[in-house]
Amino acid sequence: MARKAKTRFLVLGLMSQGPRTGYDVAVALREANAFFWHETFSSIYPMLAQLEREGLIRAKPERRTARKRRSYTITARGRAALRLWLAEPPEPDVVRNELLLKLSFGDATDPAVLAGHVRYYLKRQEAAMTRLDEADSRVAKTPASKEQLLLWRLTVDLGRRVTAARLAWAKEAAARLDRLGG
Amino acid sequence: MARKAKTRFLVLGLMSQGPRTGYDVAVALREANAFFWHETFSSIYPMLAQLEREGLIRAKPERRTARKRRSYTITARGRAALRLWLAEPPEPDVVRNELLLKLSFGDATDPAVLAGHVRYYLKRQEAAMTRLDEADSRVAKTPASKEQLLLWRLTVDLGRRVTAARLAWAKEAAARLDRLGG
DNA sequence: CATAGCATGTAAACAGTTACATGATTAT
DNA sequence: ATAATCATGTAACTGTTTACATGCTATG
Repeated sequence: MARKAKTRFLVLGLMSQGPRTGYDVAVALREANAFFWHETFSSIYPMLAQLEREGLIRAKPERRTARKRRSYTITARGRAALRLWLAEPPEPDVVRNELLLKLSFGDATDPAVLAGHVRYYLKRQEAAMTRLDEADSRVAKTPASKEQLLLWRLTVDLGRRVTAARLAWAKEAAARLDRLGG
Repeated sequence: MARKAKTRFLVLGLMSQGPRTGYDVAVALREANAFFWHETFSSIYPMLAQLEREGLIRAKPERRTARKRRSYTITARGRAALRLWLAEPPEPDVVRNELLLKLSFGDATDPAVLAGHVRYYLKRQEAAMTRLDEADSRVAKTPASKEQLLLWRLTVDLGRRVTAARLAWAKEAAARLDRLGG
């Protein structure tokens, strides 16, 4: 996927909220941000090194004793780069729904197989909804500016609405595929 | 994106519905399948060559005169490969919502900028809904088996529900961001 | 004292994109 | 004639993934 590199802005964005280690970024990716952004663990560290070379983030003056937990802070230039990116209109995201791809070619297989896929999808959406609820209550008790709070709420809200739509669809679709199978 | 290659199954799947040229595949990608699958034009032709080498598709015996429009047909082995893939549970899709990424870091910029992004998103969703309506009426007048018809309807239906959810969210989000800005 | 989680990285491979290139056919 | 669309490809690049590697720290 040779589009514009966005990993850098994920890192920069998180660091604009305070100093972070690579691990912090990875954890955020697993928890809070998981429902709208995916990145693999090992793509973080090379990016950290690169951003430091470019002067967009800076590692805190290391006390040599504790070799672990390299915490980075965003620089003024880093903040400027982030603002610039934030101002650009977001490009349409690359859409790839493997379930629908299989469904649309489903003629070549058994309806029961497809119903199974849909039920698996349903389960994942239920799990996603649970994580969204958790994210929501985390937001509720995080001290932050009025603006930041609204932004997080909006983010979670889109996740919820879309997940709810998928859930409703999956329930109906599974039932309809059952009827087709006999 | 070094996950399992799926372009091959897109091609194989479309060819399971009848002979297709590379261009046909590209057009399908632009029209019918655009709302759930993206692929660039030029990734099709190399895949065609590869699938032929692997014996999963076969170019129709070419009459040497008309050098253009190489039409391919799926082979028995191709059909088997497709069925195998269809039986595997779909992997969760990689999620990357750039709008939400910007929104969640929006603290570092002006609310009006974000409202603009949301309105742009709204417009894209409206356009998507129009295309889904078109896809729906195309499905309605395509002769196909009862099963195939249901599958296409289900596919479009998920697209619609999700798009509707996004639309509703975007309207509310834009209004809320306006209020924040002043 | 073992195991789970914390924490940081490197190297190779690859899927898919971007940019480039070419020519036929059809409609205005 | 001109433009748009049809139609097929190649080459280079690159962002991201996969797999590998290492060692500390807290807890039961």
